[in-house]
Amino acid sequence: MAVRLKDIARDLGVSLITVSKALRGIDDISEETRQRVLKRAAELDYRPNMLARGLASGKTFIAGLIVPDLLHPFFAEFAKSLNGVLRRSGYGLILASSEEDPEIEQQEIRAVLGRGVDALLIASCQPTLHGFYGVEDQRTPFILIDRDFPQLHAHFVGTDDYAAGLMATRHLLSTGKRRIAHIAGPSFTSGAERRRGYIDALRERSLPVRESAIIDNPRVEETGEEVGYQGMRQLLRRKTRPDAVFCYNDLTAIGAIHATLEAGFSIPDDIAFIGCGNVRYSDYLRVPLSSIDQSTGLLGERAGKLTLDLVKSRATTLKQIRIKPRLVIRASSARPERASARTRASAKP
Amino acid sequence: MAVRLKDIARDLGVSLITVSKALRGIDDISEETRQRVLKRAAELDYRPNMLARGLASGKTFIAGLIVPDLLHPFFAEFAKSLNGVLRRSGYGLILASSEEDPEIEQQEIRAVLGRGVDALLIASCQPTLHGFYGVEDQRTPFILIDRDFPQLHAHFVGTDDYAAGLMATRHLLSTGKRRIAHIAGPSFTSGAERRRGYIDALRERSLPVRESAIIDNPRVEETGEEVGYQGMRQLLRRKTRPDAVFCYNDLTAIGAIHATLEAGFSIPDDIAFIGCGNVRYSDYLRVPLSSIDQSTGLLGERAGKLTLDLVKSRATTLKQIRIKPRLVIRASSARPERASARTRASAKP
DNA sequence: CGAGATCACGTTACCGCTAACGCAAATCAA
DNA sequence: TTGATTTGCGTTAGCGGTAACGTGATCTCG
Repeated sequence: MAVRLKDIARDLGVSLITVSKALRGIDDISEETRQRVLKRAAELDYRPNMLARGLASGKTFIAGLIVPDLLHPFFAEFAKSLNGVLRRSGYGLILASSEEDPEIEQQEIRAVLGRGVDALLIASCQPTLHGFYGVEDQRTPFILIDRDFPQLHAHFVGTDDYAAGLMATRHLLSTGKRRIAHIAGPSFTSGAERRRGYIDALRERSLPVRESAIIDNPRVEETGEEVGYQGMRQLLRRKTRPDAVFCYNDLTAIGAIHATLEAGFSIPDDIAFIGCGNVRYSDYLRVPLSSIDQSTGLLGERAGKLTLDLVKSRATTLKQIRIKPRLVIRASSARPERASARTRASAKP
Repeated sequence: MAVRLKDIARDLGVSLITVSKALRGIDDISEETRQRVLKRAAELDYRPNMLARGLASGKTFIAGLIVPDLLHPFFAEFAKSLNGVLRRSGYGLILASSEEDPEIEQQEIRAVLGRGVDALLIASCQPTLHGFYGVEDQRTPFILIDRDFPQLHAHFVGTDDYAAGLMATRHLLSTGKRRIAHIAGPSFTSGAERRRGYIDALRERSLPVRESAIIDNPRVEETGEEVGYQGMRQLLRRKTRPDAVFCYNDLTAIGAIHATLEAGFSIPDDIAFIGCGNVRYSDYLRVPLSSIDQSTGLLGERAGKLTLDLVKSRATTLKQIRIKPRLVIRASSARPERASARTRASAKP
């Protein structure tokens, strides 16, 4: 059996509670006693039983994170970064993947709450608000990640997707393109906001916003490449071909580029592309892909800090954190000579 | 406050323990009572408090997974797959990333064990066995993932890396290449075994194994591209240039290919490449990358099943699961016309 | 018909830890 | 000196479950 407080107490001839206090650094114990306790605890390699501690104190020092897909680099990087912040404060992370299935997500939310996490972070794939029954009335603080549900009045940490859409489209416009299409994402806020940014960027220039230039896709995350490929084939069949495409994410863009090259067009001269997410390999693709960087690591850090704030104090004010994205220009939207000046940071908010 | 067994018991006028038994399906309760309990539990949306259950029963229904890097597609996919298997059996997964730092790994092992996981899965980055102090003597069953420590006599689930090295090198040989170099991985078993496979494949053909044709790298995981890039530049400076390179993993290969194209060589005619891992984007790279697929999803499933076996019964027999890898040929090692027959599965053991 | 078996449910004692007091001795103020 | 405060440690009572036994009633069967 593992070492318990009781064992240390017996060895030292003090009471169990004294040991507990000494180890937790409660200012109620003489320095000498504390040192004796610490010494003995180290000798015995004492590890507090977090279950017991959690049960007694009502805090588990665990946060829960539910993501739609761990394989998606965005969520993987987010989880990694979040984990780092939490670890440094002694917090653990319990992770669940909903596989983009609202049902599974519900299950996982129940399961994770049952495990008594101190806070819950959810990148939800619920199509409607309805699915949040059971989280709202809970006392466990929760934070929405990446996909917001404005009606929910919940804490939120994510990308400024409207800015991303605006930025991407403005960039394509700045290269002289005018017939800009959009392969859109799912109807979560992330997809909707990027789309809104796209539309507003066109309006700024008084360019027509054609519904036929927007390809809608309910589910993009899992099969982005295929969706991009099929979407692009549709666009190429239109009488007026686009001369640039803003894709919801990088995977979609990769698929779209594939379809474009297959059809014999040149990139970026005939058609330029920009994605979103700035995946690790963007530089090494057949056509290095321009993209909008979401500063995912920073997102994870911010979410971690907010989590710690929430569990420590009852910070009731609603936090809505939206990180400004960054434009990264590569060959898919710029002629080689221009692409040499690779990265251009946007102004900070 | 959340609903407790006590609340249900009070409502129904039975004792707490009756409710507990009814919910756990213990065959000691009349069907009628059980139904009443189930009904009321559903109405109140009862969720068992896993902390209390864990404390009382000694089982937490949580497994711990410690990986060096969540961002690495291999570990992300493994975690995803493992999580799926565990979820279907009501098990949770607590995740920790060691950031490839043995110290952090140690901390995390302690932390995760303190949380009372029923089993621990570790893809370790310990350079020596020494770091496992504290895991071995523990009663918690543990499984090594991907990187084996043969001296430890622990359960292991991973790729057959020797076969991977053999397969990759044989493939390059089969395309007529003879001066085959190797950009090797870290000195864990995964790296060492792939290297051994490489060497044996050359020996089979009685080809010389030159130390100068092997580039060693202590830490490849995080900065694979850079390591591959620098390693390849070294190789290109040698008097006898290689005509093919087997890279420890895909990221390394991507970097190496970059260096090669930059130096003005053509792929695969001047120099062919093969990586290992078969990352998602391999098809869409500047030069589509031949690779060894590790069937990561399958690995996760196997690890999940082994975990469940271990926590359920005291399966004492040592399990060593090594999944046979699969060769995937793309343009980096084959002329376009041959590359059309894209995927070729290896013989099953 | 009575003794053991079976059924359906209850009591008790923890699991390891913490919150919230309790309390004696030492220190301090007046 | 004396009451009030501080210091340092201990007691008690759970947290929400589960394990391991009770226990009283009904059933079974020679």
